[in-house]
Amino acid sequence: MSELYIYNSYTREKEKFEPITPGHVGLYVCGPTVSGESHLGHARPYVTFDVVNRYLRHLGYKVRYVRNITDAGHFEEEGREATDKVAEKAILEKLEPMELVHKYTSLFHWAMRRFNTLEPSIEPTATGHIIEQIGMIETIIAKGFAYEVNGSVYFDVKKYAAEYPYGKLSGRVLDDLLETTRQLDGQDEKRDKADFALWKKAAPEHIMRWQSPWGVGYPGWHIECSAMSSKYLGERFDIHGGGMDLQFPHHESEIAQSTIAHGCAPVNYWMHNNMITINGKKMGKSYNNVIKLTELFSGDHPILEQAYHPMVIRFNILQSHYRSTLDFSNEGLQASEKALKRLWEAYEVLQQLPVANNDASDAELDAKARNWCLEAADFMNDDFNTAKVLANLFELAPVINSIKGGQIKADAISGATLQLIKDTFKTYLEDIFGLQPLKLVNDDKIGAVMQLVIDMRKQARSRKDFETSDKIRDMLATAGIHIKDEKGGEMSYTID
RNA sequence: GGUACCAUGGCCGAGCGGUUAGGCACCGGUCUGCAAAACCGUUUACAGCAGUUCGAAUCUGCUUGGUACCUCCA
Repeated sequence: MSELYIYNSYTREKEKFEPITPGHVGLYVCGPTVSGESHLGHARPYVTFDVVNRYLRHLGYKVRYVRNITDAGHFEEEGREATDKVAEKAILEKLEPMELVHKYTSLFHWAMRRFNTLEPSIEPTATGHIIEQIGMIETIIAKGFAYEVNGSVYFDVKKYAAEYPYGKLSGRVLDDLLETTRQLDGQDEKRDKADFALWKKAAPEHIMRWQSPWGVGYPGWHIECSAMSSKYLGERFDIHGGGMDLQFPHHESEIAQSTIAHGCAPVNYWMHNNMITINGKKMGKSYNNVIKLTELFSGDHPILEQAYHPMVIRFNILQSHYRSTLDFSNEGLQASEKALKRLWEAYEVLQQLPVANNDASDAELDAKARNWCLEAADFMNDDFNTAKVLANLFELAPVINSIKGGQIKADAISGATLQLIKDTFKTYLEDIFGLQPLKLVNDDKIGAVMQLVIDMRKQARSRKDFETSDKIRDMLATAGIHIKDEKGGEMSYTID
């Protein structure tokens, strides 16, 4: 079996994964800012890193997965005013800041459950770690890489860049940044335009505020991830993930802060997922093309032709590689919906196939099938190539269906190979990709009714009363239940 | 303006020098009372122009088009 290679954004190369502590992995992923509803774009990193988390566990690692909740201090500097997004939105919605944060945190968790993502091991909040953040800022000041002005604290990027490779992660040259950074007013406090805030003084009307050695204020955005990741994963940990748009300035700043505070670079492997686009444009508040997850699930949005099941979105994301942009389209999601249904039905058929103790009568097919299964691990080890794994499962689907349908003899592949196929589907579809059937039809009462209806239709057909049998089929179809006539007179059904 | 990245068949999407990726759609066929499903088969590709190579979607250069980051952003 091959070994896991991960594309490291920091070195821009695929590197063999070697954890700091054998058998253990520390994984940190930048979580949402809960000042508003999550949108389609958020689905990508959390699904992507859910699969990373699941795969690492599958490989036998004990994973500590930390994903933060940004619930404070996330300010932007548009024009002169530094504003706190949470505070701003709280005023807008006439809610207490914590009330607002709680609302959107709950909504985020609900969406994550619908996507069938595993819960992180720890989900720390920024407001719960003000003390840690202040402590870290003090250390950075003490080491001479931050300075206080009027109750705010800034990181001295120029001084840092003189000794460390600032900009390496995001491929940036400090001089270029200095020249091209947009001209903003009110930045007089900073010694340099490239400096970023570690702590910001709170204006009197600012509701999110904490006492600090520099007066009343609130923390900068970047410092929370550094403080919380080091607290729970150590000063140096294995994998840090997030969206590509966070590379600069967020992750670049994290590296700088942590390097000074702890004397070492914080992360061994940086992973960045690419963006989801809509009509070729990145989805984002700035573009006014945001589709919220609630809208996606309900279909209630002008761009949407229908509602999309969370599993369809999850599947769609897994059909592309996480480092490619993924363009959203109704056609794409509808194709994914059909594909997922077909694959899952093949999986259900597969589970019904009896495993015998036979040798393969078709050695060539047997070898092919075996190879499709075994390749899956290689594909995952090659920087989590979920798309290729799915392609292989789709290669196996006709084999499975043909064994059931009789186009391929039951003993064409060996019992051992059939068992391998079963294990492969279970492992990848359910355990690693975290997929689920679109509809659970294990309702006993519906099952009993359907058994009755099917019996009646079988009887009608046996006496060639096609009028009745077609009526049953049509009416069920209208209700969203589809009857399939199997070979040999058996019937099965699916529910939309 | 600076810095990256990307251009694959009707649509989506793998692909990292030589082998049919795959999905969806379309078309033909098998099966079926009919239909659906399933199965089999077929058809459309690598933005353009040069170059390297025995061989290029895959490497190099140029051209064109697009996107992202440089400001909050998944």
